[in-house]
Amino acid sequence: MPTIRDVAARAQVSVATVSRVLNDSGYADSQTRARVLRAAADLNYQPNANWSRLKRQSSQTILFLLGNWPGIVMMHMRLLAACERILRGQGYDLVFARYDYARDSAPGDLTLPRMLAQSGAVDGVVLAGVHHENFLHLLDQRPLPYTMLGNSFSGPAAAQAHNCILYDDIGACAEAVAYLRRLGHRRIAFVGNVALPWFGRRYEGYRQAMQEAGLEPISVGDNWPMSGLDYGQLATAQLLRDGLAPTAILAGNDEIAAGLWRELSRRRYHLPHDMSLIGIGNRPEFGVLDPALTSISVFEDQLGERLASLLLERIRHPESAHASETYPCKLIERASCAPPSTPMPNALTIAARKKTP
Amino acid sequence: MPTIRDVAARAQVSVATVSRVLNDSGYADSQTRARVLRAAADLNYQPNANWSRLKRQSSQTILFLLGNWPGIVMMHMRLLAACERILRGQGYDLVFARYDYARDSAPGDLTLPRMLAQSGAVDGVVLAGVHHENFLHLLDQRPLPYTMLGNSFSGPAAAQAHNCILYDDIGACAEAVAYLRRLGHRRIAFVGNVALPWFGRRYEGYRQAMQEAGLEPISVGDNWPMSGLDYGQLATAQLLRDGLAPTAILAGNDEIAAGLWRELSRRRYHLPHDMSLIGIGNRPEFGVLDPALTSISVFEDQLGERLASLLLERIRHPESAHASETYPCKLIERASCAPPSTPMPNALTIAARKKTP
DNA sequence: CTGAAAGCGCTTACAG
DNA sequence: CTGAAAGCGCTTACAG
Repeated sequence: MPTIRDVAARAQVSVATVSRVLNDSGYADSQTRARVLRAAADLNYQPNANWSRLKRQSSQTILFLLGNWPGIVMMHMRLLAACERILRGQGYDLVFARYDYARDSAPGDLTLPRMLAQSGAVDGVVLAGVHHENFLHLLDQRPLPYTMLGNSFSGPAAAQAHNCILYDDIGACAEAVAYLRRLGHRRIAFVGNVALPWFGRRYEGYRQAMQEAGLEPISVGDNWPMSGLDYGQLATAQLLRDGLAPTAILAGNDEIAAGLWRELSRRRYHLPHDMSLIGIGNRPEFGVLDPALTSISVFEDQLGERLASLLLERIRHPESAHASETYPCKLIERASCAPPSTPMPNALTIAARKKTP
Repeated sequence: MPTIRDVAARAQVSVATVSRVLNDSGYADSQTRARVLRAAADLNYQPNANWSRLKRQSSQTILFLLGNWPGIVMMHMRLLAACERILRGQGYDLVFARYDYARDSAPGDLTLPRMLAQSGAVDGVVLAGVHHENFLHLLDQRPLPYTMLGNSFSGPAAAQAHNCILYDDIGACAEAVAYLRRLGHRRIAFVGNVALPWFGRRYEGYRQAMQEAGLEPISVGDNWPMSGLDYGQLATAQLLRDGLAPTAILAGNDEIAAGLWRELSRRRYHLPHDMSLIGIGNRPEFGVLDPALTSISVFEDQLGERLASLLLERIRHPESAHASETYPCKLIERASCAPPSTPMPNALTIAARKKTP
């Protein structure tokens, strides 16, 4: 790549003059100016990005760090895309990296991602996926601002007091329970592995709402070694076999809801009359479910945008501490919920349906 | 952030000595060495990333450029994740950026993404999404290696001779047609907007296979203003209303297949006997479809890995021109295809089913 | 074994 | 109006 020296040589001026012309700073004779511009164009000269990073002491780059997440989920992709949109508009680039680390390592034993092991590589970090206290501790020791999607942080709630963007899935689950109760349901189950932090939060919202209503929580499926569709399928079997007899199910996410939906359909349950079903996530890819799935939208696009814009605020005003912010979710009513049938369909009545062609 | 000067001052040595100790190059007295190490640790010193980028003339950064794609699809996320995995292993970082540009702008009128407008910001580019010739022309003028997922390139095939990774969706569509023919189908429809480059390629594979078999191509849905589920739904209506009477449908992607599946189910078609259905993409989120969707896997993870590794080869050996590489797809047989019923169910027989509860 | 100095590409006071 | 020089943070021959 040509450097400013090449341009200076070709235009037969000093590098200082080239710099002045190209940056429109200071005086320049119009002929000199023309020579410089032509030389720069001829050589297809582009200023070196790394110089300005070194000079400005700012890389104009943000790191999106997806922590401890083996697969890929749409939620993260949408957060990433939303961050990128905001940051690009503000002249920042976005680096995507994954980072897996043990939750129980001492902070000193953690091997930081390459971009964080150096200084000056990034101006700030957005934390998505699952993160643990040991890593946050390490981050806190550096003059590097970060923001975090708080819902899947595994540590104590106190660590979420600052820098976090949260969505109110706890409140949304309570709302879902209230909605199902208004429809007349009393036997409402929750399906999700509560050992995982985000399902744990959701279960908590559900449990509290049930308790306040004087209803008995029903839940299955801690620490099963699968997820998504298969998880939903196994949960269906368990809920029906164990005689728990729910008339409505709140699934920990849409994928589990889809698994429940598939298995219930196979067993000839007619939704929503034989069973009401609510998902969480409002994922468009599950629009294929019929009747359409009632689900809780968490508005990831806005969360991603806010993660980015809050980070930029912190970068620009490092002194001001930013309290965490919690955003509401919304129950999107579709067609998968209805009042419970009377009498409640049981295994026998359902089995009878299988006889008819 | 502390610099090497701060460390040198604290250890009471020159910056050269600090550099030698920290990089383990050259001799150093063990006491001096200890003083330097302690000073660096005390100050939590990290070398400045931008200096080494400037010095090495390499940013160790790759740009993943998602072109002209308004939404977010899993395919791109998987490609991105696969690239990141390979690149991280090789000491490179990955920047994610989107880039929308008009296909008919002159190359000179294009505003390049920030990272490409500067020199030295990235060492190479992976092109995903949709790209056009004008932009490639601009890229070709620079000493910046790139690789491209060729299937959604909108320009002439000749421009795909180098630097491209392709998946053989043309061959896969021909294979799908052959498979359906073996099952006994003759009226096989294709559903997808062939005006889009990737659907155009897939249609071409389908059309050729049909022609060679002496069968008449059946297709609907050019340039409808929607996509995915809704597209599949409208296509179903059109295929059935217009008396095209297919017994099998090859969908341009899994989402369209899901839309067809949903609408056919609503109309009381029993899959696979009333209609066989094949998708493209083999997306796990459509695992909820029952009977399970037969689909063509394009192995995005391998494509993403190869996009990254080929790019690294090009960076390391800039002189050698790399021919494009095409990778096979695979038809994953599940339960959505069967021999056509005899007699073929028509609108009347299907309508009769709706009468029975 | 250690320090002074040059240099990566560029900008910006400072002379002339 | 233009050039020589210092400096961003660091490494690496080159002296001593």
